Amino acid sequence: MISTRPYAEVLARLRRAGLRPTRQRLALAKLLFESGDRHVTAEALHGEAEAAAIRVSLATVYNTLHQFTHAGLLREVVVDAGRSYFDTNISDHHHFFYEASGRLQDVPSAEVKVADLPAPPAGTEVARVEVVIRLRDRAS
Amino acid sequence: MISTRPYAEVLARLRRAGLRPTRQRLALAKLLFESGDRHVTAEALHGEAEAAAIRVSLATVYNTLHQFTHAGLLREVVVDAGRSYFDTNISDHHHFFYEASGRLQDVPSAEVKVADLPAPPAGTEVARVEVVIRLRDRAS
DNA sequence: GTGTTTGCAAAGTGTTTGCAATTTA
DNA sequence: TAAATTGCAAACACTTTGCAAACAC
Repeated sequence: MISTRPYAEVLARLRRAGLRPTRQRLALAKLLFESGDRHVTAEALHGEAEAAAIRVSLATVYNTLHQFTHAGLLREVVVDAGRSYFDTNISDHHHFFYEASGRLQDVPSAEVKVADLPAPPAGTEVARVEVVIRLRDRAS
Repeated sequence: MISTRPYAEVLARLRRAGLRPTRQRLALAKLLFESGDRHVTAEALHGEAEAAAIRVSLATVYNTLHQFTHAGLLREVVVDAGRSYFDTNISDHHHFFYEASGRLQDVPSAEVKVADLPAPPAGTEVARVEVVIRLRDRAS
């Protein structure tokens, strides 16, 4: 019964979000949420699913990622034009972006101090402040 | 001769960047650099050129934007998956991003204090730190 | 059963590329 | 004239959509 608990957790998570726990959603949720903080693209997640012998179409992976994002289970991170990253860490934090490899890494918000933000223009409010630290390979 | 000076400036700018001042590059450079800080997409700039009766293909607009970026005349800003913005302000600064309209607005770096950055991982160096303040319309 | 979800394939975006024709120096 | 640049159209990568079949409750 060791595997029952995580399964139940993932299931409850979907139920709470009002999403039917279909075979595909459960499988993708397990891939996403059962191994620490992750940053995935739709293609990459689809690849993982295939490797795990889970039959899901790429279209469903896209749909699912967006549903999870709207439900607050994921956060979309924009660092690369033409590629969407989804982050399983939905708490307040920032990112290292390795330009060479396209990899993304969390930076706890405690490790960056952002202060003196200008007030949002009239009629708007701050949805989020994103800090991306772009890294390149060091010229040796 | 009033229009000679800006023309000469734009010309010199291209020459300095090692880019032949072709009709298309001159026209695009004038659109970009002769009216304060701007944030454009390729499509938008192409539209402006058309409106100004300048014959340029969209492919050339893309090529030119990238050449200008490599030459250090522009900076590419990533805020929206699937759309590239180019910023004529190449000094150190950050951005407001109006999610509703897709508009981008400069925030002088003096108005944001970013401190306590974690050290870049071994073998890498910081290429740039980008702060994007995402704005949504305020729920009234 | 009924409404939701899935998968496929087609359509859509925004961007890049190959190459002949044109332009610049 | 030689080399760089342009425009076109085709190719691309990634994402979304329409709709019939499959599934969850």
